[in-house]
Amino acid sequence: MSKGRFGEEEYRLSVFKELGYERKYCEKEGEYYWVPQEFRGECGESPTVKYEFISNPIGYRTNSLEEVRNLFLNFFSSKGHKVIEPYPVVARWRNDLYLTDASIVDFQPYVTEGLIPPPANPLVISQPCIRLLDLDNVGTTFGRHMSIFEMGGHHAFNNSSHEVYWKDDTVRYSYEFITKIMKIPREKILYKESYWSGGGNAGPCFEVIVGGLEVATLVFMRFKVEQDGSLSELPIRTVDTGYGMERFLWVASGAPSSMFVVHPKALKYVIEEGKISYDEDLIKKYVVALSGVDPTLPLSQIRAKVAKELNVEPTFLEKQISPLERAFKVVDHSKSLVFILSEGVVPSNVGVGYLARLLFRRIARNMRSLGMLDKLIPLLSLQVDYWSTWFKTLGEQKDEIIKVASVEFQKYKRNYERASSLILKEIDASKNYSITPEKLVELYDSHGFTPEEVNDVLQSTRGISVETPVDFYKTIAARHARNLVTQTKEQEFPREILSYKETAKKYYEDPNLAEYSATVLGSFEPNIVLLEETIFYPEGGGQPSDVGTIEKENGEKLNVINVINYKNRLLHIVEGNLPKAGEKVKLRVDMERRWALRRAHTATHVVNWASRNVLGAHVWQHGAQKDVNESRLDITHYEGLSEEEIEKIERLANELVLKAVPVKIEYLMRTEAERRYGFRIYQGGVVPSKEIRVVSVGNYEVEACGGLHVENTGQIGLIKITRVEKIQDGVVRLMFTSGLSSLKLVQEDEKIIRELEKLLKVGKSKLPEQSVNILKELEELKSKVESYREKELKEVSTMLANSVEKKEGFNFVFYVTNQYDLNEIIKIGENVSKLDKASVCFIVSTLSTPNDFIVVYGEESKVPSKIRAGDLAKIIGKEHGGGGGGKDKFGKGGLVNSVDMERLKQKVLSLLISGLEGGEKVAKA
RNA sequence: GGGCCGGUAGCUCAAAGGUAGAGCACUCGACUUGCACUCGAGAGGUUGAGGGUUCGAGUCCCUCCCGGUCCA
Repeated sequence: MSKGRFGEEEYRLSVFKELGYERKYCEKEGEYYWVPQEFRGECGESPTVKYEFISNPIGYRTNSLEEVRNLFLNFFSSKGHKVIEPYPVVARWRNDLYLTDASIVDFQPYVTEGLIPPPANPLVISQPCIRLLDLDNVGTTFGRHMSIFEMGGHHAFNNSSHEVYWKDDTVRYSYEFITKIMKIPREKILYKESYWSGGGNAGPCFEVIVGGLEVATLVFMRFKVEQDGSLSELPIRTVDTGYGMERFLWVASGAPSSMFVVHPKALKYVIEEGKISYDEDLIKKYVVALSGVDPTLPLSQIRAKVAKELNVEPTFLEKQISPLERAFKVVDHSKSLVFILSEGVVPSNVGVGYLARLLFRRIARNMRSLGMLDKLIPLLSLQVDYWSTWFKTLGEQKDEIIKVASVEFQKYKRNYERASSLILKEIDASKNYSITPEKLVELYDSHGFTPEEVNDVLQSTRGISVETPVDFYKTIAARHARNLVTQTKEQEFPREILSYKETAKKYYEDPNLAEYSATVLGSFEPNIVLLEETIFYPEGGGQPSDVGTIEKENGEKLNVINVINYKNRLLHIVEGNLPKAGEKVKLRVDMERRWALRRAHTATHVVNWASRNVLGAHVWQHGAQKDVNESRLDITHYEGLSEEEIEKIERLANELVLKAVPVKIEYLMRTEAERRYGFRIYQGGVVPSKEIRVVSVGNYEVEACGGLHVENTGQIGLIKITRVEKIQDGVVRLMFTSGLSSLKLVQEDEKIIRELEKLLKVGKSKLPEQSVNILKELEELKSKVESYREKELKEVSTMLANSVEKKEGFNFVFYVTNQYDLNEIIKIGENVSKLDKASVCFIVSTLSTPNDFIVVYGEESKVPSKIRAGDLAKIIGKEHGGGGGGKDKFGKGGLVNSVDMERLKQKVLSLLISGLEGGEKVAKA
């Protein structure tokens, strides 16, 4: 939301005069208000004015959210508004939002931009909305913020030819609803002038305040925010109102927190199971005092201020309030989570799945802290049961929700264990039993462990407490701030192409059209041909483009190698001399390939349907790519697939093929398509047009899709799933073939099997058994060879140990071999040092270039020069163009230059006996 | 999609650039009526893949793959 302000003229309405309201300026807030003439109090909202309704409900009294919702819907229904059923909370029809965070979102952008008519005008809706932006405030503001709430919206869409209603009626309706229905005295109602902007639109608005609490916002959306920040008039003026159902309920109930009346059952459950106790009187006083404190202050300061005002110890207050806040968070977040999960979201590390995981982890952390982590799944179950009274899909999806949540629970617990042991390892390895702030940041950023959790773990296991650094979350934010959003760059084409008219898409009219005469609109160097109409399907929707030829008037044939849809101008990428504008050309599409792609595309829909039927309703398409040989479909699912599941999907898909059900194509307005088939049609993502092409495979699978399909599923042929892999958390990739590609696959597999039969000299049923036998035999032979080698090494070792040269303090072995490699001479050295504990071995292997050598000192050897084996290796190595190193009694090195072994032996001996004499120095780097 | 952390025996993890190890689990043996326990022995590895630097890479550098996590 950007800062801005409109002049008084936008707010001075005749309705205010009618109602006896006048404009006042509030010094403290620097805002203008409309208040009744008789109003004498201080104008403003919390924190300027404290809540007046705690324990003292204003107007209509109720503890039922359902009742408030019905009062609202019925009132606007009586005023000519059509009641619309709520939309999903996962905004699959938008590509700029994950979640529905306002009722108007349901109608953006197509209705608000005038592209399609609204489902009714005016209309009213109570839309469950999810906002995760100020998740931290949830609970601490005692129910003023919720991550999920119902926004009551009455909307009117006005244009030049049809005026429904605008500002005066909107304010009048709100006044009537609040005074007559909610029975709130008029002197309690304030209208604050404000500026609203969001989603590229803007307009003046009123915030409606009752008893210090904002209960509704009345937005008059009539501007578009341009790139430079200036405003331009929209053709459609939208009345966008949002009445907080839970806030009206709070005022009507006078509860200490709206959470008590919104979540009567869930909160009771959490308070009982979490053994939370609190002083009822104290929390009532607390919330009133709290409403007088600036909410943007750090929580510790807010607590301190409230404690002072209530005249209680801050630590006492903390003990009373903190568990209750956690309980509020838990009930609120769990409601959000079950709503999101009920719409088929799979928790993961990307997209909306991450939001589900975020909520889940917050719930888990708070419940762990309350000592009731094991009640997490029962709580979700309770929430589903409770809310399914009004939101039916919740109940229908209960098994799914619980299954998905249970899998996520396992992942969370696993991660918690992993991170805990990491912390303990870290602290035990640290010098003074402490954790650096940098480490805390890393623990959170890389392992998902908050400082609070680190503290809990260390408290209980090591008795150490860890403070959360003051600017902790700021540091985290800063770490992420520098990550700029990378944008995928669009392909560049000559701008003048846009001055040509859009290409007529003949392939939609008849996908069996193999040849066609078309007129060239223009050619663009080096290889682009633009036609008036075409039968070539362009790449898009995961379907590759057609290929074929364009025959010119002079008979010359150009190969079409790719076709690209550039703002509805279809660009034919060709090889050869470009035709002239106006030329009549003959188009020919490679129909064998086209058929393969059509089969692959319909097969994708069929596999998607089969997967959902086998795995559950949470399965959505997450991406797809069709191809002639092998296609792939990515689906959302919480774990890898078992062999049985894959076989089931395969079987189900092929059964649908065998039914040869017709594939129907129809064009529908998007609201109509959504109404008829639901939001499940958006499998391939958002379709950016008002009219949607809907592809139905019988009554089984219906998707918005621009691709070319077969006429009935029988034409797909065999669907064979070839490979299944988990490509990321929450997404599984299915690779499959269809039609002739399946045949090719089977033929190739058979060929391999026949070859194996020949090689292993058994029939195919015996192949596995025979392979096992061969592997076993190989293993036995390998170990036999190894034991012989071992024996040989021992013999060599014994031989060496028996032929040592006795020196002062040690028995010298110098051995050069071309029989054994590095690992083997190490073993020999080891053996010798065990056989003769006073030995010193120097062994060179000339098997490899450069030659490897080792030095091994026996345990009881006493080298006169006291040179370390590693140092000796280093000197010898360096002297021969290589290097070396090692430890006290073991050294290893390499000889690059050619070596006279006799001289080398003397050199080694001299180093062992007299060390670095004669001015020789080891260059110590 | 981006940042960060990680990938070593079936599992949990070690190894200042220098012989890849420990605990648990496993197999066999001993002691036991049997089980558990205990003791002894054994097996188990292309250190995620590929390239580079180096006499020498689990370790350093690059590319990729996989997992985790935070944020859009």
